[in-house]
Amino acid sequence: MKFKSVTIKDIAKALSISKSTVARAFKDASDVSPATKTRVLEYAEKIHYRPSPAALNLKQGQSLSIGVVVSEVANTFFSEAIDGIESVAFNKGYSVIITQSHESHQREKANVVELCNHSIEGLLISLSCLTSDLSYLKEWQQKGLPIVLFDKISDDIETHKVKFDNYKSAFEATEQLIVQGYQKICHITALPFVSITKERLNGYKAALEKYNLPFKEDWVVHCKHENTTEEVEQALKLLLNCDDGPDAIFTASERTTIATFCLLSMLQPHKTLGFAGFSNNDLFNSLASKEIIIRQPAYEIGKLATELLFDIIESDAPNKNFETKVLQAEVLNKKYGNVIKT
Amino acid sequence: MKFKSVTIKDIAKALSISKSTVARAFKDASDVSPATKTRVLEYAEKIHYRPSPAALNLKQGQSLSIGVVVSEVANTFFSEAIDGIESVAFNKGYSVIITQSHESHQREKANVVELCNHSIEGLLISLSCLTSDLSYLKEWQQKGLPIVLFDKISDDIETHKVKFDNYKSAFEATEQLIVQGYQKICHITALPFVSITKERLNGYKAALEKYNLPFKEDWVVHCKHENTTEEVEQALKLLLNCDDGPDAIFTASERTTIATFCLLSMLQPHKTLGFAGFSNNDLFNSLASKEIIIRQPAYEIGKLATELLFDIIESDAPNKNFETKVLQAEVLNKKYGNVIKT
DNA sequence: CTGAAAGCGCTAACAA
DNA sequence: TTGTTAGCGCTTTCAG
Repeated sequence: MKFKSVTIKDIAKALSISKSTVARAFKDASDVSPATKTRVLEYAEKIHYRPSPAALNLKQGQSLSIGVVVSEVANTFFSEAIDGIESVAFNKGYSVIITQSHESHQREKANVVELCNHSIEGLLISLSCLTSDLSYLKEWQQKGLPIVLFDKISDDIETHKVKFDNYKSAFEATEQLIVQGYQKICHITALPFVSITKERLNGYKAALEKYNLPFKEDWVVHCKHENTTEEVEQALKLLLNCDDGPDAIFTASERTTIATFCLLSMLQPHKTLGFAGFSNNDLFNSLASKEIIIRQPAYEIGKLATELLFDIIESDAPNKNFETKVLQAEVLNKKYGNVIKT
Repeated sequence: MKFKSVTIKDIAKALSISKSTVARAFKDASDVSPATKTRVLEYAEKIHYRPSPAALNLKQGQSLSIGVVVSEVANTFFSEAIDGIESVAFNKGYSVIITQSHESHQREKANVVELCNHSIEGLLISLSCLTSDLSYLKEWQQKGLPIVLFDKISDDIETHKVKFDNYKSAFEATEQLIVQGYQKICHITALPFVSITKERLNGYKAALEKYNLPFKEDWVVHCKHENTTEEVEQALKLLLNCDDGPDAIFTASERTTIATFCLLSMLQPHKTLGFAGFSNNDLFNSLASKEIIIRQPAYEIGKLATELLFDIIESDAPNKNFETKVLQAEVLNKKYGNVIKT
């Protein structure tokens, strides 16, 4: 199946003029006679001429597309972020190529290679939890690829970054559980290598400390990506069945929040555990109960990251003034009926 | 900011051999001396040579990318579908360019143009609710673009299509409400132009008919895309406050389901309205109540549609045996604790 | 085994 | 106002 298209050559031949005249007719430069211009345009319309993107791309060295790497599209947070990314890119006339790392470092690297093989002009990436070695990204950057990190970022590379104030959000969520009267709060989170896990854990610890509550290593559960539900289930069974188990749970990622919440409603439908968690799932808005939900403005982070990316793409001088923007999340606490902008 | 890359020319010059020899070294053809081949490969590795995608594209006429148009990425159904799409494409070494129509016909068309300007080799599209004129798609198809329609499809174009059995799912959901004892079921749905709305409405009607319940035109609410929540709110207030209002609600799209569900829990937290709706939101799994949720295997539809697309892309003869695959949804009914494969 | 040359579709000097 | 030419990076005959 071939996509055999008409070229300026065909038009030139049909109209017995030269290729360059045809080319000129398409730019509304003044150096073409109105007559030939009309002829070309009309004929082009008639035979459905489209300039070859590949040729343009080769000639002008720009592809009008940017690449995105996220762990999972089917994660409310990322799909909202992609919405924000797409909105900015669309306005610039750019297309967005989406890839998923599924939290695998190998896949992440492979995605970046593939994206570069599609001549992207810039890269937006949220690192996988397992990525600690950023040298591959630095290589691309040295070759001139503009890169912006968002959400899951790293200090090991110098470029624009956008993140949330994870520490603060985690602190506040934990604090609110404490204010609600919970004293024994456990923490279910993702693998500890990446920025956001650490920051949230620190926020949690700091809140405990502020209220002189003990920090128990056993009450921090790190879940791998693949079997989140199974791991959460095992952990919950262990935690909830022991004598001095926790009276509240604080979950630190979309996946663990959903998994924990669903499991809790099955395992302990009548027990009134305290619950706080990070999630962008809209349905939480309807649960008129005491859950504390941290909602991160994902659309905004996508939008902002993309704007920063275009700053790099459109600047001619190699930028050196990189900045790290920090966005604030919303903590929804139904019990007090308020939305706290943290 | 330019992405100045090394070319075979650079390698050729550095090694004092010709471009063509360099090119040959990269294909493991037998017509290069092992010695030069090694030299080339090693030097290429050293200076981080990457073949120019644009040139390849121009020369070989393939871009290794496919385009996708959905209404909204930030819709669980579509983000899961994209996951399925990406999984197939990734295995084929293809990239996926995602665009959103936001249920606008204009935007949909613009997206297709932009995608074709990025030399996609195939198109996956779920039509916007406002699309009735498919002539623009047919033009692209005639120019050789392989197209597969999924989810929101149309009879007006001949190509592979994948859809859900919307009629059946809607019928069963309505029937289950009736079996639960509800007699006055209203229907909140999207705009009526597109396939799925009609089919679901028909399924709803058929179920009412089977049980000799009257169909009331007033109880069918069509919501536009932009202000779903506002429209649902207005409709609900009207419906629920009249004397002989409905005792159950059946919602026919992800957006209306979420909006209705959230609003209900605010407006009438204690009233026990029956509820059935289409949604892929995982949180519904945890709501141990009587809601009937229709979950469509979105990952599968994305996967299948992409496989069909590659069938067209990879076939040399212009295919004429187009087929329309129909997938079945799951109806989750917590009341009976079962999952009915419809 | 290797080099020279043409060409993919288009743009952009440079001539005419 | 138009045509000619060269070239973007790569592949691929066709000669050597």
